[in-house]
Amino acid sequence: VTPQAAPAKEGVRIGSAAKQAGTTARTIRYYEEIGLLPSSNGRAGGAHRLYTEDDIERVRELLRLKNLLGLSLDELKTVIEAENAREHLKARFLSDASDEEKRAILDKLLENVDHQLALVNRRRKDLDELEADLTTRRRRAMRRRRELGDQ
Amino acid sequence: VTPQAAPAKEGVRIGSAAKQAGTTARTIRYYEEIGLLPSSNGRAGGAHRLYTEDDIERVRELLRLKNLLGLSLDELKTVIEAENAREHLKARFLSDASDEEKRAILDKLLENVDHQLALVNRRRKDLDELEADLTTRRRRAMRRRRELGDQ
DNA sequence: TTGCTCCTCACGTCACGTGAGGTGGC
DNA sequence: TTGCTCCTCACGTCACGTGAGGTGGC
Repeated sequence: VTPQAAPAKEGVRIGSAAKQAGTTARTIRYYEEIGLLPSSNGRAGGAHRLYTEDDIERVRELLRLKNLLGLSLDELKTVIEAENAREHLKARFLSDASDEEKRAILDKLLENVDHQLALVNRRRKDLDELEADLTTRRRRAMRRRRELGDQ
Repeated sequence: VTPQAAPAKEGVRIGSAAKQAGTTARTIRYYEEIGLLPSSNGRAGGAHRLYTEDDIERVRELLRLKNLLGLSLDELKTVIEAENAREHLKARFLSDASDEEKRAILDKLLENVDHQLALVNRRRKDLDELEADLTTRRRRAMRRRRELGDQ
């Protein structure tokens, strides 16, 4: 970053961000409205929103948890808190924090990840059951189909 | 069934049915309203709805597909059509149908089951990715946690 | 300058939740 | 007869979809 570099507006606009995250602009605006996503960095009223790769990754993550685990947007807010803690650690904002604080953050983060892993395993079990039932049905239909002969 | 047996009203009421299916009475009424479930057998206006074990199983199946595969109620109507065909076969209502008709029904049923299986596999793949990511995060947090020492 | 995408209301929709007021069956 | 559950409206809510009318940036 050279000294004369202007405070370049970084990031893509909402349409591109939405497409990359696999959703719509309206959804991103709505998530911002209810506080699930931060209001785009110091944006003036009426100005265009800009999103970095990290922002987009965050939207993807939210959608994944919502769709795969069936979490409500309200439940996702809890997840977001843990994500925020993770960002803090990652950016070393807390490198001057006490070990006790770091431990507390890591413990909360671990608790959250473990909770999500438990949900994942439950879902997988349910999916396994569904697949077993479908496979049984398929086998039966195939047998009956064969008894009728070809075409 | 003895001759003097009254035309006993069979089945449980909506509250019990909903609990057994893992949902609410309102949901069952709503599904009936939009035509996802048949209007309870010749029910007079204002009378109580009654549900058999088969009815309840059907509700469970709908909820499972909706929640696990993320299908809309509109998409579930397509599934229901195939389910209806299955019921016809099961009850042998079509034992006097031509082989051609039977083949057509079975083929449609197989197509539907295969479609659902494809969705199941896609979901499982997505779940696997999510789990991998969560596990990686967990490992990293655990390592950092250890570096800080106990308690 | 012309398109295109963006902006903010604001009403519509899907899948129910939640009373309000009344009726039915063990 | 007393509870309890059921009934039908009908309005509320969550998570967006969908224009309506206007402004901004390559």
